[in-house]
Amino acid sequence: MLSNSRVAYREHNHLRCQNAAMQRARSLCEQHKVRLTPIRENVLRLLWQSHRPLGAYEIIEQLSDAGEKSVKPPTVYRAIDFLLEQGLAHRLATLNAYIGCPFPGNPHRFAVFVCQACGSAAESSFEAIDNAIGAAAARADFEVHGQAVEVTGLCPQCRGKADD
Amino acid sequence: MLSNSRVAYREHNHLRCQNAAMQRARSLCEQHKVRLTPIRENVLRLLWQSHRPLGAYEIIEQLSDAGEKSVKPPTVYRAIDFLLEQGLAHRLATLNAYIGCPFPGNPHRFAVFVCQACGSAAESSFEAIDNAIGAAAARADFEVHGQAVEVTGLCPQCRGKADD
DNA sequence: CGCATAACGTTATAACATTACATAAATATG
DNA sequence: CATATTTATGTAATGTTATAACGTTATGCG
Ligand SMILES: [Zn+2]
Ligand SMILES: [Zn+2]
Ligand SMILES: [Zn+2]
Ligand SMILES: [Zn+2]
Repeated sequence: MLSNSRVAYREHNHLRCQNAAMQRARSLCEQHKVRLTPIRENVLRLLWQSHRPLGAYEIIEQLSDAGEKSVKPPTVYRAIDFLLEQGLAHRLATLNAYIGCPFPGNPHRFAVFVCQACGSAAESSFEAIDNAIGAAAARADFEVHGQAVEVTGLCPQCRGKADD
Repeated sequence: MLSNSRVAYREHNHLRCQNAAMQRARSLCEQHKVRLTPIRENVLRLLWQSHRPLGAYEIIEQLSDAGEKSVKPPTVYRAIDFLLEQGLAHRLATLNAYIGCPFPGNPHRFAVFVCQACGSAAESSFEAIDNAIGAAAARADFEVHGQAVEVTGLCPQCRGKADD
């Protein structure tokens, strides 16, 4: 079981998260002989600016603000597609948003836990979830190809604050 | 564990599914003292025309074709919102589509299994999945409010056909 | 270099969903 | 029953997310 929930919801030196993610990305792209171009790298860095999932148009806006010329949707969507293909990012269907994967390189199914209060998301690859889904699928004689498990609720930090 | 996977992927007398669903809906709405207006009823019936999730604009199109005047998005989205609130339908975030709930009235978490080949979706409320999610959440000290579990793959029928 | 492929730029548009405000129907209240 | 209130619907416009189509530039290779 891999999870970044210990760190994602807490105060922490996030620059380390970001730098480590960028380092892993460079390394994996080299390994896979694919190009982590400046655009792709910039998008990934934005996804890692925090543990909050980012919408495509937020990325477009931030990239446009950063550079001189306005960035168009296809540019960003292509970068996102690349990151998704390489397993460097995930798409959260319930939010129409994207998040950097903390465990790229380890092919994994995952569940994501999104805090409704602070917006932070942690990823967990907990085998028991996959196994339970597999068991339910087996009963239905269904062959699983992919899964999306997205949980909303309150993270420990936010739960402490407003405990109504 | 409730599931409609036995029937959803197979040839069956679907009219019975539809009629039963409409009957349950009428009964539940009466019970909850809310109004199953003609628009709402028509939308629900369309969702139950098969076990394939339907997009909002497919509903709009079908309703427009059926009546004389064209139906506008808010009309359908309002009906959908009503059905979601009453637990008569579910939204599938990965598909931007909606499906009639086979087990309304029983408050339940659920997973949905969508066949990539034929598009049919079955719903399963398998406690083991919820328990596993609960366990993962507990480890992260996360308080679960809602969950979306959407699985893609091949149903028994379609698996038999193209077994590559 | 000359070619092939991959990446990017640009315009337009598709697909999904909501806001805002006017009207009508249903229900409650005296 | 009249009328006030609430609930539901009609309508136009717009917001949000994502992709299609096509041309250009950059990169890698023989
Ligand atoms: Zn961090
Ligand atoms: Zn939080
Ligand atoms: Zn059926
Ligand atoms: Zn199928």
